[in-house]
Order: sequence, then structure tokens, then C-alpha cells
Amino acid sequence: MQWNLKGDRPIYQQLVELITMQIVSGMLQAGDKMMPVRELANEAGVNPNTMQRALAELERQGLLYSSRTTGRYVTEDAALIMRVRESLAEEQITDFLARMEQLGYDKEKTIFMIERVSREGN
Amino acid sequence: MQWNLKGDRPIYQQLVELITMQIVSGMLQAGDKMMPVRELANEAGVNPNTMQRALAELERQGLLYSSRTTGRYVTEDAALIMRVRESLAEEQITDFLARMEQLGYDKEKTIFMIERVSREGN
Amino acid sequence: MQWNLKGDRPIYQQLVELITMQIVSGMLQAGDKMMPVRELANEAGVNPNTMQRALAELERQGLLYSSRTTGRYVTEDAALIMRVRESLAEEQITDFLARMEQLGYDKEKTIFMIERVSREGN
Amino acid sequence: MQWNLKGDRPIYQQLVELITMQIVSGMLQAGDKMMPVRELANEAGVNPNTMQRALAELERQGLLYSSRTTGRYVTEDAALIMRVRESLAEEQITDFLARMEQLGYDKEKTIFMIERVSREGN
DNA sequence: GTGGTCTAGACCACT
DNA sequence: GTGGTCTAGACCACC
Repeated sequence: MQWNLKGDRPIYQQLVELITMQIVSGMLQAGDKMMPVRELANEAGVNPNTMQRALAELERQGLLYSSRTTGRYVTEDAALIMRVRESLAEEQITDFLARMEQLGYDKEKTIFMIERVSREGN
Repeated sequence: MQWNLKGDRPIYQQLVELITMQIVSGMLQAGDKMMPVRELANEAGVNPNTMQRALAELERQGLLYSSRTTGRYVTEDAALIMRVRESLAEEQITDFLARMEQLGYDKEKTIFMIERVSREGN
Repeated sequence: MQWNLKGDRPIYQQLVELITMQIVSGMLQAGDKMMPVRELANEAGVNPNTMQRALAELERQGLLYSSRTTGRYVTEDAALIMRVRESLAEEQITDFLARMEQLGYDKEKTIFMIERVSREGN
Repeated sequence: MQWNLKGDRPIYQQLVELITMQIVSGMLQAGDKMMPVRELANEAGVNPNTMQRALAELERQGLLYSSRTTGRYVTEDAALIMRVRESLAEEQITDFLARMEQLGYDKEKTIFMIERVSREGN
């Protein structure tokens, strides 16, 4: 796993986003057992406290839950994962449309370009 | 003019991108006279040499040209500006599609979402 | 290494040409490690930034590449080096033919003279 | 007449070379009357003394002569002009061959390249 | 210790 | 007064 962490934003925040991506993209499946905090922290090259903070935030969002004795798991609420996935997608789309509009492309031109680019990209 | 410069990437590179955006978005029109280097540098809050470097790069790309004594101008090659605009748009699209794919959206689903989001955004 | 720098043209430009010559003439072989910037600058008697600028330009042309921490190297693309060599040779020839024509020698007379001069030079 | 004078070598020397070129290239014909020193100096944007020095040198070489009363003339010795022309051509050729050799081209390859370049240049 | 970047301040040519 | 160049010296990321 590549944990490409930049120094321009809080680390824990980047960890939240990366783990969220792992969950919504299916890399981590609903119900999967997470690795121990210390191991995750070690793999990511961050302080265990920082990783702990990220996991706590994800628990607050409901994407993870922990049972004190057996460890920490990805939520089994597939609908929640789906909602988060859609929410992230909408965010991507909103940002994207804004950037394209700044370049002078309205929705129709943008969709036309997408068709063209993805045709070429084959 | 807002010169929102971050500390995570070379400043001259951000300057190149910002000025490119001003040109392709029409804020700076083909043939327009640029402000003097020192003035631009002052406005952006950077060293004149840094601004100089950015402008030199844009000159290399053909988006600007300078006559030694009278100042610096936006190219009059509207076709070049258009090409750069399209190239930037394609880059945006490629990146966007990659991010959407990571979220599990293929081209069709993505376009469907765009339609939905932009309908809601009205 | 002799760095005969004149004051009539930008130093960084002369550095570019000199190093290019070292590469195309084989003094620097494909894949060779370059000396550190600061050392080169010192040897040439110029400011490190000036040498840096020259090397950056050569990197842009693809004749050099650098890995952040281990140093800077001559490209391993022998074909590129060959292309540059041919391009320089063509430039020499074009200039030469122009000068000879100004002296009233067309291509045939010029070649005849070359034969004569190089016979005498033996 | 363009008197492109650089600041890196003695002006009078550059004047000598430029006027020599005018004579051997036929721009100034054998026997032609030269313009008055002051006029030449004015046209070239140099001090009359500097032009005077250049003309004196050309007289020393025999390419010009002056009759105190009627002015200064190009020599009528066509053979001398021819000899100077050949001498300049040989110099060009020697320099050229040296530069080509540094690029790794021997006489044969050089002549081959000349044929190729002048064919393309049509 | 390496390359990369940035700042500050100077000088030059051109006109 | 413009752009272009150069120097000196500093800091940073990376390994």
C-alpha cells in the first residue's frame, strides 16, 4: 500500500481520505477486519496516535466500528458505503465542472469532450 | 488579481499555471500588454526573478513574447491559445475519469452522474 | 577542462553550447555521471545558479537527466545524442555555405576548395 | 549598409573585415570611389578616427589607395582582390573543417553532408 | 552531500 | 524604464 502523504495538510486528514477511498473503492470490503493500529501506523510511517485519530474519525462517520476485544472492522452497512461513495463522486463532479467552466466549457461541451477523450483513450 | 500561492509546489510553476489560466480563460486577451515584471512580482508578492522565470517559461511555450524595451505581450496566435485550452481540458478530463474510475464509476455512469448533478445544481 | 567564456553573450548559453559539445563529441559519454553543480560552477568560474540554469536547459533538451539525490547524468539515449550532433553539423554547414556564397563560391567551387585545402593540409 | 558592430573586439578591426568583405564580394568593385571618411564613419556610427584607422590598414594591405586630391579608391589590382578572396575562403574552410572534425566528421563525411544539406536547401 | 528553489540586489543593453 | 543576466547566499527535500 502506497501512503503518499504530503506535508501541506494535516496528516490524519489525509489518512481519513485514503482509508475512505480504500473502503468505497472496494479495496477494503464491508465487514473486513482492519489491521492493528500500530501495524497500520507503521506501514504508513506515521505516529500511532495520528493513525488512531484518523480511525476514530472514520468510526464517528460510521465507516468503521470496533469491538473492544476482537479488533476494528469495516462497517457492514453497504448502503452507507454507497452513500459515501456517491457523495465523494458528487464532490469530484462539482469540482470538475467548476474547473471546466473556468476553461470555458459548459456541461454539453464537457460531456462531448469526455466522449472524445475516452474514445481516444481506448 | 488573487495570487493564492501555496507552499507545496515551486512558486514559479504555480505562477506559470495561474497566468496560463488567465490567458486561456480570456482574462488576458491575445495581444494584450502584460504588466512589467517587477510590478507583477510585487503584486504576487514574489521575487522579480521568480516571476521572470515563470514568464520565461511561458515565452518558451509561445504564450507570451517580449520585445526588449517595450514590454511583454500575450501571443497573438489565437489558435495556440485554443490548443493550450483544449490540452488543459483534456488533462482535467483524464484526471477526473481516473478518479471516478477509482470510485467505481465507468464513463457511462459518470456521464449519468454529471447530468444528475448539473440538473440539481440549477 | 577549458571553459573559455566570453562576455559578449549570456554565460549560461555558452555553458549550454560547451557542454553540448562535450556530449556530442564523446568527451562525455552516454550515461556518464556529471560532476556536482557546485563543482562544475567552481571549475567554470561562474555562480552555481548560472551553471544550474545551463544544466536545466540541457535537461529540458533531454541531453541530461537528474535524480534528486544521486546526481546528474548524461542521457543514455544515444540516438538523441546522434540527432543533436547531426543538427549541429547541419547548422555549421548552412552557416559555412552562406559565408562561402558571400565570398562568391557556389557549392561546387566550395567543395573543390575543400578538396584542395585538405590536400595541402596533409 | 548594415554595420553590425559588436563590443567584444576592436572596432577598427571589424571595420577592416567588413570593408574587405564588401570588396571581395563585389559590393565594392575594383576602381570604385569610396565615400569620404566622415560620411563612412557617420554611416557606421563610429568615430572618424576609427574609420580612418581601418582605411589606413586596408591601404597598407593594398586593397585601397588614395590620391591626396581626389579621394580614396578600391584597388584596380583584380588579382590582389582575388588572392585576398581565396585567402579568406581558405580560412573559412580551415575553421569549418576543424569544427566538423570536433563533431566527428572527417572530410568525406563532411562533403557528403554538404551535398545532402544543399540538396534539401533547394 | 545532492539537486532544486527562492530572495536580494546589482549591472547591462536598448531606446 | 524595460527585459535579461549574473552573483551571493540561503533553505529545503531526499537518502
